[in-house]
Amino acid sequence: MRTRKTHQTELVMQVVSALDHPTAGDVLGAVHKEDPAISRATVFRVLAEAAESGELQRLVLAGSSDCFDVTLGRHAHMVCRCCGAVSDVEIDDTAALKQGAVPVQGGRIDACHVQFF
Amino acid sequence: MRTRKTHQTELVMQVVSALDHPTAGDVLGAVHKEDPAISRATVFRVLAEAAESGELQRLVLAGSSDCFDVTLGRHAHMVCRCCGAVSDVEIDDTAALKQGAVPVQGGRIDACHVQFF
DNA sequence: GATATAATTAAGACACAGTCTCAATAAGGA
DNA sequence: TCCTTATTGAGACTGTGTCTTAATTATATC
Repeated sequence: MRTRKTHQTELVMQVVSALDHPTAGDVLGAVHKEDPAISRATVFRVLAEAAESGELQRLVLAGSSDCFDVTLGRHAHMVCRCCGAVSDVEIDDTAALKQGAVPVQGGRIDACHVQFF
Repeated sequence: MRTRKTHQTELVMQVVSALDHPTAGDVLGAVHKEDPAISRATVFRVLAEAAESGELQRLVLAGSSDCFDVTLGRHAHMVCRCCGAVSDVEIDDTAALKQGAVPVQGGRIDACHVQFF
């Protein structure tokens, strides 16, 4: 957990909330517009730690780089086929889907990720 | 489309069908056991072209590198939380899920990918 | 306000997956 | 066998993410 408040961390968090589902690269770009001296490693580290502590949600998507988002209620995401933009999708409970899923080679299902295009 | 039959392509395709959901790296490893002279670029290229032409299916998964598989009927995949192994899961039709999905920022949903862990 | 200390940073090396270029090789038709 | 050109091998290159290390700096304490 982060114990000191720094210029760098404040700026990264501010930029993430201002953007919509930014990737680490997007955040880096926006941060550099404000302060080009902030390093790539710092941006990635702050994002990773914020995701770790639950301040942010890291979205691990198929075919896209990880995006970050302020944590919200349960929802899925859709990825634009043209530009790769990520946006929110409200979905029904996936319990039924999970229920009807049969692992062919065995194993226990523990989570279900749904992603739209 | 591939017009000439080569040692390299034959070996790559043979290895893919022998393995279960191999990544490109897995295929490269297995190919190198047979013939270490085959280059990385060739393995990646052959896999990409086979996926392109429909001979193989490329599985683009969240949080894993792409896997390759002989094309089968409709099914989803599960990724082991411990070792990352990918295996098949039979699922019910996802039409209902797609039906109930509401894009919050607009847009039209065209495909739905489901992945289990 | 000055000082000490330990958390945080900048810079860049590293890792990995995947793509691309281009000269050299070799498949297969003539 | 010879020619043409598809295919290959080698390695450069890109993008995303992590790790290391010395230098900096936020904050508690004096």
